[in-house]
Amino acid sequence: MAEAEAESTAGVQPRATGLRSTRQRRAVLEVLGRCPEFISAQELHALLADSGSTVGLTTVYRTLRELDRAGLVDVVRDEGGERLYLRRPTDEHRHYLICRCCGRSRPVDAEAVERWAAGLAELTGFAELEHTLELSGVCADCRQAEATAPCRQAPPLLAAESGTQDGLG
Amino acid sequence: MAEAEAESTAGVQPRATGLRSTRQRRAVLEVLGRCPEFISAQELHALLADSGSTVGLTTVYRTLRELDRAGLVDVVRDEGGERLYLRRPTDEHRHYLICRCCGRSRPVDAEAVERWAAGLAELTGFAELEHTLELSGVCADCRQAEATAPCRQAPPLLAAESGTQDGLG
DNA sequence: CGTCGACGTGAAAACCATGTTCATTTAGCA
DNA sequence: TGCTAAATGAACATGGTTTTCACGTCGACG
Ligand SMILES: [Mn+2]
Ligand SMILES: [Mn+2]
Ligand SMILES: [Zn+2]
Ligand SMILES: [Zn+2]
Repeated sequence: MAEAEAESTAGVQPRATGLRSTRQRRAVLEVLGRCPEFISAQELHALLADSGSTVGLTTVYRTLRELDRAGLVDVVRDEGGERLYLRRPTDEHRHYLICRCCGRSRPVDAEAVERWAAGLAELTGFAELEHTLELSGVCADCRQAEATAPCRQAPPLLAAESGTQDGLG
Repeated sequence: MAEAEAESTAGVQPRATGLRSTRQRRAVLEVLGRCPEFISAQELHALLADSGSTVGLTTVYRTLRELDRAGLVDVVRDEGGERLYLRRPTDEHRHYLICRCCGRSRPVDAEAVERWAAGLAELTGFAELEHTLELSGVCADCRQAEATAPCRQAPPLLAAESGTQDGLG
């Protein structure tokens, strides 16, 4: 099941991050790229194991931290404070509305909030303003299902094969 | 040094929370009420020890959780995910802008964001919408001091004696 | 192609905030 | 004053994340 690592380092160099291209990082990035919703480091570690790649949990944590620093993933914290990651398609700052039930997420247009936050700087005298904005709710699908079971929709898992843009190099 | 618990249960019953009035809870509430900025459970535990009260760390955690449920404190999470608490003066939903340097906070008027968030429900089909909005920056004071030391302003600690409104009963 | 040093890896252990257990104490009410 | 449900806290458990450190490997340079 050890997937052919044939593609070597072809076309690898989109956003130079200063990170070496290792088997583990390629695997993390590949699996993460197929993940349609936010997942935790541990879930990702399990997915990697399923997919045949052997990557230590330590490395998964480290890699996700690097990807965060490099701006290649979006990070949110669930209610328990656990960090969840999603491969970021664009390099824009984004916010998400996440279903507390099934975990499905959708980006929201928070331009209004961004402008409001920007205005806060002058208004308060604070500099280097940062903000976190996390939105959650119960999606329409889950609301229906909720009548029956107490909300345990199977979260989606992996999607089809992705491109070769991996962000390393 | 064991402060005279003279005031007994005088004037205790502002917002009925269903919580019993114990020595420990009174102490937590009293010290927390004198805390001008967000603090962690552990910091509060230390402050309690300093002030002569003996309250178990477990009880501090439990009490803060109850106070949160009862709406008597505001809670934020710092960058490490640690929960920080602040005695809430009013019972309104609030957001804060906190200095990453000294920890000083100020409530901000986020009405615009509240309205925007409310509109999201119809727009997305999600129900039971919740949001967290946390703002941080570097306050004017710290910005000045930053030129010298690498930002380690002494965070303020306890303030003077507070009133007798403790929220128990 | 080889060499080599900086960077990356991972098993084990440490960390650390927070929760749970359970025997003991206590608040509040009749 | 007694009674009982609630509260307390020391010890222990939990779980996500980081640190350690011995070993592997990426990739630049010759
Ligand atoms: Mn934003
Ligand atoms: Mn709000
Ligand atoms: Zn859902
Ligand atoms: Zn400051």
